[in-house]
Amino acid sequence: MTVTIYDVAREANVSMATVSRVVNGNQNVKPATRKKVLKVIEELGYRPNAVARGLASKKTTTVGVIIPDISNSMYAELARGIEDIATMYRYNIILSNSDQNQNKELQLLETMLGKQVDGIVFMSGAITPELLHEMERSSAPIVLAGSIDESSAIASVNIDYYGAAYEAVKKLIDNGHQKIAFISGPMTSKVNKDYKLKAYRQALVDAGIEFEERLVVECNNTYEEGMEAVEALKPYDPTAYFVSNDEMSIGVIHGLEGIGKKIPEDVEIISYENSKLARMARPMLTSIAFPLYDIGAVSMRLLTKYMNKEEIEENQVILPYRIEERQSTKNNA
Amino acid sequence: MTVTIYDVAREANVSMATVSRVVNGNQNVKPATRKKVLKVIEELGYRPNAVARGLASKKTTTVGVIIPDISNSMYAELARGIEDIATMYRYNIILSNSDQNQNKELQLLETMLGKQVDGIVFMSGAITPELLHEMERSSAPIVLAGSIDESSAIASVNIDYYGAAYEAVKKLIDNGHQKIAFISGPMTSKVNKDYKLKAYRQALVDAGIEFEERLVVECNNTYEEGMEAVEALKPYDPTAYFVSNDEMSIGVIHGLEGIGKKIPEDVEIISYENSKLARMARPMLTSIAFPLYDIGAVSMRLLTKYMNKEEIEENQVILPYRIEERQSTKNNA
DNA sequence: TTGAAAGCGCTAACAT
DNA sequence: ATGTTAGCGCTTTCAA
Repeated sequence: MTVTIYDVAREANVSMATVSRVVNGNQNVKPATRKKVLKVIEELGYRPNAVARGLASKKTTTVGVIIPDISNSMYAELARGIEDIATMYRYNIILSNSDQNQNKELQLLETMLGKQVDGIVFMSGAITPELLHEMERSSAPIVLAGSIDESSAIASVNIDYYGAAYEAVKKLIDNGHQKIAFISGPMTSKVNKDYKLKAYRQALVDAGIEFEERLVVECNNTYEEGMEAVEALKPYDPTAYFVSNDEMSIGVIHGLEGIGKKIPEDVEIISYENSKLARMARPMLTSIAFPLYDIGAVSMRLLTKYMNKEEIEENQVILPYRIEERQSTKNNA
Repeated sequence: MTVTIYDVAREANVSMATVSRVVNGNQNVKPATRKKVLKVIEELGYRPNAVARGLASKKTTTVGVIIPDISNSMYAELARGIEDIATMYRYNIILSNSDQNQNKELQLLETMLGKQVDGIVFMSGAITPELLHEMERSSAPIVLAGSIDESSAIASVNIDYYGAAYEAVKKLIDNGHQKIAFISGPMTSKVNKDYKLKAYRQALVDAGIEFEERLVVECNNTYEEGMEAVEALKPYDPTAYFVSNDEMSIGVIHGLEGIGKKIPEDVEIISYENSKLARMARPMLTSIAFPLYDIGAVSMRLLTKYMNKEEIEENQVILPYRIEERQSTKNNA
């Protein structure tokens, strides 16, 4: 029923090996032979079976991608970066959502390795010792995208989360604020707990401002909780907010409007992410640009190097960030 | 190096067939044998090779998903719906972005079929005859998600785009408007050109209102073009807007604010999509709920039926829509 | 430049 | 309940 390489060989009066050579662009084929084979391939509508090829060659030209949730715009952006570079290098992607659930993550790794992916791009808020253990045993190379493994055992690409957060908070301090709230995403995420929070705290300390636990609100990254955080903080009357992502920042803006605060006159906000939401907010958000697309793209590019067994100079890559100044902060020229 | 079924068989003193049986949960294995085999599998760290399995069984338990752009929240939502159901039925997903480019779409179909996917979920604004032709020849079942093929040759799941648009425009008319603008997405998309636009037009005609070409603005679905559309329409001073998606609607809101219009007092807006953006807008958007997640989920569910060769009652499924009333329209109780 | 033949790791009859 | 044996469709030595 389906046309195989054998059918083509027979029709073209050559061996399977020759057909295989022309299909794979091997140069050791006489032009005339190549032409003849190509013609038969066309006539028969032959399409190479990638599964058989994968079994014989031990390469599937597909990579696994494990991310928390594709319906979240941050991860979707990351995925697009990964996919674009994957396509460029002729890989396909098996995409799965983990919801940051460690068991799912473990099981997904297992499944993908079983499917013989040539490599894996992995993203998660917390790379547990268990995950790390599995990754180290993996036969396929793995790169962590926007995820931190402090042991540096696994390759990764990130930005300087600490530095970015420190700079944001410092800027708020420099603008004269003393009561700066930090609206954080889940502390189960290492970036929030060990980088942003610590940078926030250190920036305050360095400026001689006392760290107040109550000015830190842990949220689930949603608009609604951003609004609620403002409500919760009302008694302490912060005059500036450092917020973990754009969606929550919009919640903060609306919460602030609800209690009659003007932005940036009464309250300044610095967000983190700089998605297109930052431009769609009113006032538009000053935001730390977190280059998700680039992180995805660079991760995938790095993975291709591992898959090709190229020499890697540095397995921990740090991409630059910048602060995009807009209307939610006073811009002192 | 890698552990194969043969290694397990040898260690457990059984045949490969028996190992295969326990791995695949076949009941024809004596419990004691099963236990012994499982133990060896554990010891050796055996992991079945899905590629070999795929070659032998002609099933890969992976399905292809071709969508325009995963970084667009609408398609991301769709993808999540697909993935959730796929996971439920133990399928993995190969995800690719087509950017609605027909050549890419064709090539992606080819690649996925080559990879022997068990089925495909496809989304695109325009199912061209060429695409249709390829799909009909496909050995793997295909279902169109949120995409229209009027020949009904390929299974699909959609909503009643025409009815939804008609209802939205009718509502605006009922609220007393005569000059209703239609901010459309690209007319290259059949839904826009042949459903929303025609419904808009018919609703006007049915109400005895003249259709004016100039009140229709074709945009690329972005916030920026939504804003610009308002600018372009300023000379004609429309008092109501029917807008093709939430992001553009927010652009329209901001454009309207820019020219001093109050919403909904001066101008009413009905959007289309009802993503979380609709709740994040100020005023919050009245929007036609376009259930992307559900469309994805139902498409995938339908696909599983085809893959199982189950009897399908109806290959064209239409999901319900509804209008979510919020603050961008006057709500007459 | 081309062909022959041995796998790749598994499933699925078929036998026993 | 278990084993034997063909493949599945291709790549890849090795020879010629």
